[in-house]
Amino acid sequence: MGNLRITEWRKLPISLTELCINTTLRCGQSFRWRKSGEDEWSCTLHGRILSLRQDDKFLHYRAIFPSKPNRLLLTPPPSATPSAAESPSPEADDTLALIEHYFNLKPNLGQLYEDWATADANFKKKAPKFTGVRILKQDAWEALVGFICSSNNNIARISQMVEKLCTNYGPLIGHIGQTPYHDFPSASALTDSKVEQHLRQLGFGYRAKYLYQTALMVEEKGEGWLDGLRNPESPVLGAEPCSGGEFTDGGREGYRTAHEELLALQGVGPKVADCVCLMGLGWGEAVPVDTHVWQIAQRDYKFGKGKHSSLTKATYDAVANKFRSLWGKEAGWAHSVLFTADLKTFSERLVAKVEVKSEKVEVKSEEVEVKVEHDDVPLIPKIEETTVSKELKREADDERIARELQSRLTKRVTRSRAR
DNA sequence: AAATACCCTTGTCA
DNA sequence: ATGACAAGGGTAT
Repeated sequence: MGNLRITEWRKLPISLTELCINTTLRCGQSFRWRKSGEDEWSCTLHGRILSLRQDDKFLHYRAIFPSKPNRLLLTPPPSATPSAAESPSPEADDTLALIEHYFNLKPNLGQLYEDWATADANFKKKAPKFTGVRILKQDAWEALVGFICSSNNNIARISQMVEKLCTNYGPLIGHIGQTPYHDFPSASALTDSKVEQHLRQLGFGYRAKYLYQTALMVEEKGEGWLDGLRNPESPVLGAEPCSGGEFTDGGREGYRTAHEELLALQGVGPKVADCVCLMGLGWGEAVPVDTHVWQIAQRDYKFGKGKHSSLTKATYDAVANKFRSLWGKEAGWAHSVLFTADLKTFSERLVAKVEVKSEKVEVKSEEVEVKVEHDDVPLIPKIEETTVSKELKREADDERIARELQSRLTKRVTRSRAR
């Protein structure tokens, strides 16, 4: 193993309103990113370990390649010329292209937020604290598996499950410190008849069967079936985009076809199908309506009465259509911003709750004697001077303080248990 | 269309 | 400390 090629840190100029990885990587789109250091995120991607840091002006990145790149893992674009493969260090440019693709950096996010805010007063009110949320262009198979795991589940456990899938069935790419990084397993890696029972053993519950059977079906449908459902405007890395068709409130024809085809898979209902369409297949109008979005629809968009009093299939479609008519072709993207704003993980950004938390903590903090390192401080406080308004700066401080106190509490609890 | 079971982990509350 | 209980980005029958 030990023989790895590590590129130096490089940087890409980008503002936090155009991309905020601290939000985007934690809002339940991808379940594989992990903290690999102070303000550093890492994940295996396209046959390498990609590490990221971000400040107010740059996204910093580096890649760690296996010494002998596993050709099976790298699926080069059709346009890649074999002769270029041996040039001195092609990985740098390759990694930049990978980042631009994966983080979907082409659209002007500031402009999109403006468009959505103009169309919708509720978006205008909620979005300012959740800027920089981008819809990732994830691998479709990975998205499919991740969201099959998501049913009746929470983000923490989904992430654990995906990690188990990688360590048990995915190829090892390398380590950061002692931590192994495996790539995501292919469908064919999950088609062995022992997989279902093994996954149950690993704590997947009833999703074990879904994953096994879906892997069988995807393999049977053949290589390229899943990517064949992509939005042609959003092709796989390296291919040329072309038109995706005409948009209506029901979505484009290609989207509806993809959605319908996905429903044939085990463990895939309308919500999971929409997640795959949006985050794995590039259909921006896919609006996954889950319990959170259903609550948002009731609270802020007058659903929950009369004909649409419960979340039936008909109500599901009505909610999704409503958001598509409101936000347009990238409705799923706008939906993700509001979804993120509603996640408990980020509730500390809402001032009222920070105050409650601080009070609660202060009572007990008298008996806290543990000094802690700032191991979980978000990036925002560091960059506040140049980019954020005073109001936001105060909130960022509140956030940091709340987290710090909470962190102390956690350590105290751990400690008293150890006695 | 509506009702239930399904796996399992974590947090809350007597 | 311990157990009941609900909820967590739903789906299948």
